[in-house]
Amino acid sequence: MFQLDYGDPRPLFEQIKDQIKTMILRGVLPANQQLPSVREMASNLTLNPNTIQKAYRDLEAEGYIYSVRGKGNFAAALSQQLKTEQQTQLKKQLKETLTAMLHLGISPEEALQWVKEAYHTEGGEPQ
Amino acid sequence: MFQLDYGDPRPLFEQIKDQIKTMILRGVLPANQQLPSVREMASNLTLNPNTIQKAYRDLEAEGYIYSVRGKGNFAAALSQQLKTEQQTQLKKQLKETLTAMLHLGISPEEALQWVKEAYHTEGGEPQ
DNA sequence: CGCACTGTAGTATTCGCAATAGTACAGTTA
DNA sequence: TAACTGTACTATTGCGAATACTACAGTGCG
Repeated sequence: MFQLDYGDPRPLFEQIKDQIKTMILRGVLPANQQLPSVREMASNLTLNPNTIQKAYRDLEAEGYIYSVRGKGNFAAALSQQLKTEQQTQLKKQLKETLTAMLHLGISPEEALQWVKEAYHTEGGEPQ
Repeated sequence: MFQLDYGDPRPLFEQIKDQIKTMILRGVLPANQQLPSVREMASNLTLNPNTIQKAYRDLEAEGYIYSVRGKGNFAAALSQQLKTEQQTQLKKQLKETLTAMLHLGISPEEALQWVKEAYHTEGGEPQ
C-alpha cells in the first residue's frame, strides 16, 4: 500500500504520514474513508504497530484524519483551513524555488517558460 | 558565520553543507576563496572539529570545494556540470510544486499569476 | 455473553547515527 | 622550530527511531 525507503534519512513514520497526507489532499482518500487498522498496516509493511500508531496520532493532531476508539481511523473532510495552509506552503515553496533559479542566473522569462513546459509535460506524474 | 538550528531534525553537518553550497551557487563565495579552517569554524560554532570536517569532506566529494593539505579548504570554481545538476533539480522541484498545486485545485492560470506575483515581491528575500 | 476486531497507553530494549573527545600524523609557511 | 593547516583514527556519549511486549478500553456480531 505504501512505499518505504530505508535509505531515506527521514524516519519511517514521517514517510507514511506524507504519503497519507498527499492522498488526502489529492482526493484519493475521500472523507470518512476508513484507513487500514494499525495492526494490519504494520503487518503489511512489516514493521511495528507503534510506528503506524505514531503516524496516525500525528495525522489526527494535524487534522488530516480522525480516530474512533474501537472502530478505526478515517480520512477527515478536507477543511478549508487545511487547504489554505497547504496553499500557503506551496506558495512559499514556489517562491523559494524561483529565487534560487534567479540566483542561478535564470531569468524570469526563462522561468515562465519552465513553468509552461512543466504543464505541457503533465502526465509524466512527477514525484 | 553560519546559522544552526538545533530544533531542525536535520543533522548539523548537513545544515552547514547546505549553507556553504548556497553561498557558492549564488556567487557569495567566489572560486578559490578560502574557507575558515576546520578548527576555527568549529570554535566559532561551538561544536566539534570532526563535524566540520565531515561537512567539508562531503562538499569536496560533491565538487563544491577543494582541500589542500596544510593550507586549507577553498571554494571550487562553479563547474557547468554543477550548475546543470542544480538546474535539473530546481526544474524537478518546480514541477513537483506545480503538480501539487494542480491537484489542490489551482489552475495553471492561477499558478502563472503566483509566479509573476513572486517576482514582483522580490526583495523580501524568502527562505 | 463471548469473541474478534478496533484504538490507546505504557515500559523496556535495541539499534543506528550524529556528535563529542582525544590523540596522532602529515603538509605548509614564516 | 613553531604554529598553523588538513587528515585519520578509535572510543564514547547521547538522542531518537523503531521494536517487543503487555495491558486496557470501546465496537460489532453471532
